Amino acid sequence: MRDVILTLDDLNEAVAHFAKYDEFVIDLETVGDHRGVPIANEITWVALATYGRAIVIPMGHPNGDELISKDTWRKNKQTGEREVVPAVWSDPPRQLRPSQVWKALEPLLFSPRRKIAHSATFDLGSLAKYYGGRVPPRPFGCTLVAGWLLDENRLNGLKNLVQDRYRHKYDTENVGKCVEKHAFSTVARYAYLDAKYAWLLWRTMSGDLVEQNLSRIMSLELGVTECLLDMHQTGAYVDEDRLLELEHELVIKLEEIKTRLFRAAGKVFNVNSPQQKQDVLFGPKKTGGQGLKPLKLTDGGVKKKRAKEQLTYRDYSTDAETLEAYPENEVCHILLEYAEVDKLLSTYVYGYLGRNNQPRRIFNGRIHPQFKQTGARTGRFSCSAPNLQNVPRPGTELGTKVRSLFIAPPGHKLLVADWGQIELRVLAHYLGRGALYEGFLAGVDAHTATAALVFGVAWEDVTKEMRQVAKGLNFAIVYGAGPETVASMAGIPVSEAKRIMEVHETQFPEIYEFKRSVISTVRKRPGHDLTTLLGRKRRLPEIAASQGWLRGKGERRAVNSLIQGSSADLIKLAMVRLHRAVKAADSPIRLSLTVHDELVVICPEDMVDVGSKMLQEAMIGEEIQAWLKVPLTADVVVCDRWSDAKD
DNA sequence: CGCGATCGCGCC
DNA sequence: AAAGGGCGCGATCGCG
Repeated sequence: MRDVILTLDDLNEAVAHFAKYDEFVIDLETVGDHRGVPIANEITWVALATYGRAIVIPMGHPNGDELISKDTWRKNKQTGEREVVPAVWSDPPRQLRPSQVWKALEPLLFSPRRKIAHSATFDLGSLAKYYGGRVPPRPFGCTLVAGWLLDENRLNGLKNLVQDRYRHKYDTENVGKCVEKHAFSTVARYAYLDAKYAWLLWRTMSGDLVEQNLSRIMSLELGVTECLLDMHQTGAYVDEDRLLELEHELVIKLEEIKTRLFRAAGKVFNVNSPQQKQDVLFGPKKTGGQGLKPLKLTDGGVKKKRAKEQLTYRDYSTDAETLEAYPENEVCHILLEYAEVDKLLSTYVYGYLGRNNQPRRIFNGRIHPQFKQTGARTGRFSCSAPNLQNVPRPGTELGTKVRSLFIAPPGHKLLVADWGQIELRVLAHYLGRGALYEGFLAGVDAHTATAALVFGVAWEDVTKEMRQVAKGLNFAIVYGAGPETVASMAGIPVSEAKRIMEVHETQFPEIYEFKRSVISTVRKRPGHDLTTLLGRKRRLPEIAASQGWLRGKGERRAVNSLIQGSSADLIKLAMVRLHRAVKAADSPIRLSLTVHDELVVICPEDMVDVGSKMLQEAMIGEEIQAWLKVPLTADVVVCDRWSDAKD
């Protein structure tokens, strides 16, 4: 019996052992520019673990165990640039070919056995490309998700969990980050321990989840895992022709803006450097600066002030809010123009195309973002490589152009659905009484209803401005913002914001009672934790801190986490429901994106009616509505480009 | 050179 | 009296 599998006989013998059990761990080592991206990475090691056995299967590791010469640098005589001369290793042992390994593992991977990984979305998603895009079927297990549900505040990396639970540090060299730079035996031991420990963790965490009443939310999350695996394969379609046109347009625009900027400033400087911007804006006129008064401290500046250190203009912000305070200053005006174009060009256009030596994010006309179900402590998804949860909205012309890059493939439409005011509805559900709650029951617009009460006018006399102020107010409640934030959001004086907030408190007393009650409940709980609608926990030890500012943060987080976290629960449930319905109907519609309260679906043109119904049913059907005392609404828009789905 | 901190900003 | 909650990413800059 061997742990390191180098022959077909050994592999078949090992597979026979694994086939005796109904669950196993799988862990992969990946290489290549896209090693972190399941759709595009390359697997060079597979490790498996189950009852009584763990194995590693190398299938293309380049190194033996003897390091003959290390990495060195040399100067290229022609270009003068430094080049790396890669390390030389002894030959590795003869390994199985990937095709042999994938064939032998297929009966395990595509069986109803439970496949467990430390990030099932990553490992199982990475396998799909070797099986024609087929993702292994449920059931799954995931020690990352389990660890995160058990404690969202700790580092839930495999190494951290093993160190915490077993006091064993087996990866001081960070082997997994770059396996191809390590000796064969080093990687073999590393991969073996990864799989072995993931197995041990799964066994113990499963019990912990039951004990801590987290089994139900874990089941939901494993449904999410299943859904995310298919979403990653689907991705989002991009109009690459338009993307290249937009790149051209923005590059030219940026050059033109820079020319004007340097002429207005009277000098050339690095526009992306906050330091140089401070010199230009706040420096005295005699040294060629604009001599403007700094207004707002940076975060670093606030820290220095708190520490009672000496402040200079280097501690003041050059952000958009500051620049907008000087509308008549030409330099400020042009800097604002520059910022918008530069942001869109570098983050979105260059980001997707992989300019400046970054990895390209488009594969066969599609972007495959990684939605991370453990990405946010509240329970929300985060999204990366690239982040498609912060694509500009169709507010400005350029913003519209960026969002319009996301399209339906030929013969298809996008179905874009979002919930109306989900967070306020969750809040109203928890209140169970009062104007907000009654308003939602009566089907009136929440911001308008708030404005009517705060300004003491009839519902039909609420102006746009009043509604805007009320909207800011409602955000402030959920986020725990102060009068200054409300004032700047609504474009009114701080004194006015204070007055309005006081009126708000008299008109909506139950909201303030609810907030106080959430905070005091969390503070009294031994774990300083709260539980969301569907049973997710958030632990907030800082709510008992001695420093006032930290305690305040904990209090705002408590209120926000209950609302944001419950909304996250609901969209996860909606996604699982949609995924389940699609599978049951063997429907060709595919979930593409999830953006907190919005789902984007790809649907064949001739099925948009049934597709829209399925989507709507997934988001506001009985099983969802049963969780809330107030009704939910979901709008579905059928369109060709994401930008066409405006509110 | 790589890394982390900082600033700034896109979204809900 | 005063307090924005949650993310990811690009560019710069200082450090080892």
